[in-house]
Amino acid sequence: MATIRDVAARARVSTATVSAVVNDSAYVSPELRIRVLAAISELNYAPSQAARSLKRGRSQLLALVVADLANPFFARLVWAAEAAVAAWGYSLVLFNSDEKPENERRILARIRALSCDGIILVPVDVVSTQPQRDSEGEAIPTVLFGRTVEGQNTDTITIDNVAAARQVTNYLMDLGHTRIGTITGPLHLTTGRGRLEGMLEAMRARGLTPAPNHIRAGEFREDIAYSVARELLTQPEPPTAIYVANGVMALGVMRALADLGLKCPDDISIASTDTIPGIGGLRPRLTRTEHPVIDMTNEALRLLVDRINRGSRADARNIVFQPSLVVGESCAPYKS
Amino acid sequence: MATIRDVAARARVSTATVSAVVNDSAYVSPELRIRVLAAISELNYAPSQAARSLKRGRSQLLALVVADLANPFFARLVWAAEAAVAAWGYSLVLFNSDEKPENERRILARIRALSCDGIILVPVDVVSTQPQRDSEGEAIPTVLFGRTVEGQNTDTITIDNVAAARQVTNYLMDLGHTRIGTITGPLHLTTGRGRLEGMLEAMRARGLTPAPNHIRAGEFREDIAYSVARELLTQPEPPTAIYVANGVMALGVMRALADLGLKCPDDISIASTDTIPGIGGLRPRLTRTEHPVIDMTNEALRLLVDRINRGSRADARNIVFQPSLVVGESCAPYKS
DNA sequence: GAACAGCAGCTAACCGTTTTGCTAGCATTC
DNA sequence: GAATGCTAGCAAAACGGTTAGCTGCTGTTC
Repeated sequence: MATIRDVAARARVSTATVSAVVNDSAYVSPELRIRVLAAISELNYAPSQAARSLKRGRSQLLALVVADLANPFFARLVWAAEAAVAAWGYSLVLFNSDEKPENERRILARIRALSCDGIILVPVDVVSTQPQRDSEGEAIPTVLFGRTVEGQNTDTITIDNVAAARQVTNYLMDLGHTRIGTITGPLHLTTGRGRLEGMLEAMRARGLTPAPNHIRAGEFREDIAYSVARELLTQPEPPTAIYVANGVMALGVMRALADLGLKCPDDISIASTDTIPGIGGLRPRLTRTEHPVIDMTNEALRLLVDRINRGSRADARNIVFQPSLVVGESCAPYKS
Repeated sequence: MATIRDVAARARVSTATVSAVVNDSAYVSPELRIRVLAAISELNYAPSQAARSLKRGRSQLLALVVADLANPFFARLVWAAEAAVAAWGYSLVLFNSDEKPENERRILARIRALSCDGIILVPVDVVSTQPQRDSEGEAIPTVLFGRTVEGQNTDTITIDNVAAARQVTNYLMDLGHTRIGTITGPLHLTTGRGRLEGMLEAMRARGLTPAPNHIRAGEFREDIAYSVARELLTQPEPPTAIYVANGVMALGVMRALADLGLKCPDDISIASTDTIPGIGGLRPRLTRTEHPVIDMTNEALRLLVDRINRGSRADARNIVFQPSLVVGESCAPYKS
């Protein structure tokens, strides 16, 4: 397509003037402006982003690295992020680390090569929090999303996992349940660890302790939660209520119940932190916490764009969002 | 970060030699190669993608434009596409047109400015099929996904919508249903139109016609399908089976049933074309067609990369995938 | 009316690669 | 030993923008 030189020639001005018109970066007389704009539209000119990036050192690209694209929670994040990124005038480059540290490393190298202006990262690995350096040795502005890792000095957007688990557990205890089991996420993740801690803390506060074999790891995956739930419910003294650490796993648990012929909430109460969009239509409605993904995403972008524009001088900001408990019909009072 | 000049200086060679090593594009003696590689790793050098794009005219970026990111079908496409794009050595730039032609136009302009090497497009608008010209006036290689539009001359990947609807409808009729209703998608889309046609065709083949007020438009949206289903089922002579045109709407219909106190499949049979991943865990399992999104995505990328490398000489290829019927428990034989 | 300030618009250097000649050194051939 | 052929490696010219710095015109001031 046409270059800035073609436009300049056709409008009988210099390339500097065309650039000034395109970027509105200097005064141009109305007469010349009109000639330039006419030439632009006649030649169907659009500035080359590659040339711009090279000269400006900014690419107008923001990277989003999610840990598991197949998880509806992150799918929702992608949806919200695409809109927010576009609203700020950037384009979104999407990556999926699939919970694998080696993928994450490869992706971060790629992001650096693309000279993305900023990164929203759902971290898998501690390594990833070492800030990524750009072509001038500056750290690429990064916001960690949803999870954090030890000793980072980066902006973070998280949910209060401990509080979420506490709310759900308290709700189950308020219904009279004492034999509560849980299917947790991976404990090397802050989301997994925090949610387990919150549950244990809430029970401890009422003098309760879950049986060791009522605490199971579910990897945040539907299929694993399914088989773990089957095990959990077929043992001699099964729990009367299960707290499930995320929405995808809750779906797996529901499937296990159906296959075991158990009725929810009559035979067992189920509640979770986090949910799946669209699941709202199915019965019984799940009692769960809702996490404000859209607000969290918008805030992440505000932080990121702010850091891009202001430089990375400011101290890291850690913003914690509060979940809200939504009561469905998946829990019933304890009956002995 | 370090530039190719820094590397060249440190290895005491020219930039051309460094480039030759990095791209493996010319013979370099083992001795120099070692010096260059050492310098690269000492300086932690990575070539600037911006400079490369500018010089080569290729950006290693592929654009994916989906019509509705909130729809799980497209979320799945995004997931599959990210993996496939990475496997081919590209990065994925994601856009959501949100079913709005004006968004689509803005996005395509942006894609051109970014000089993306190829586009996978779920088209909303007829306009979008006019091929997008790149900086040399060449059409940017494009594959239309899922939907087509009149008179295009582009590669397409689609599902056989008519066959999908026919299969589902025949299944319902085989169970003895004759009063079959449907909730369709938007009829300006080939997916919406094709599925309605397939249903009508199948019924016509057995001498049946649906009552006009049993054919309703649901916009492929959960909430609309919910209210349309309520209307459909509360009229004097409701259908005994409903064919729903996609998975999201099927969820809305199920929600309507629950709220109306109707039992599926005892009171009414439900079946759909297309489904939602993860819904498999819920009861009753939906009778529906499954669409091979992953295969379709991989094929789309094969086509796209092929066209990028070979140039756009070849004729447009239109590949149609076949859906498969998966029988759940959401349909029962007709009882008068 | 000379000196000068202000400013619209231009020229040209630069961003970091790739790639096209070209050079120089060596081996081969008669 | 001169002519020739080969080829490893180099210098320099793009690619298409942005922008610092300059030019030359107009208008103001004493």
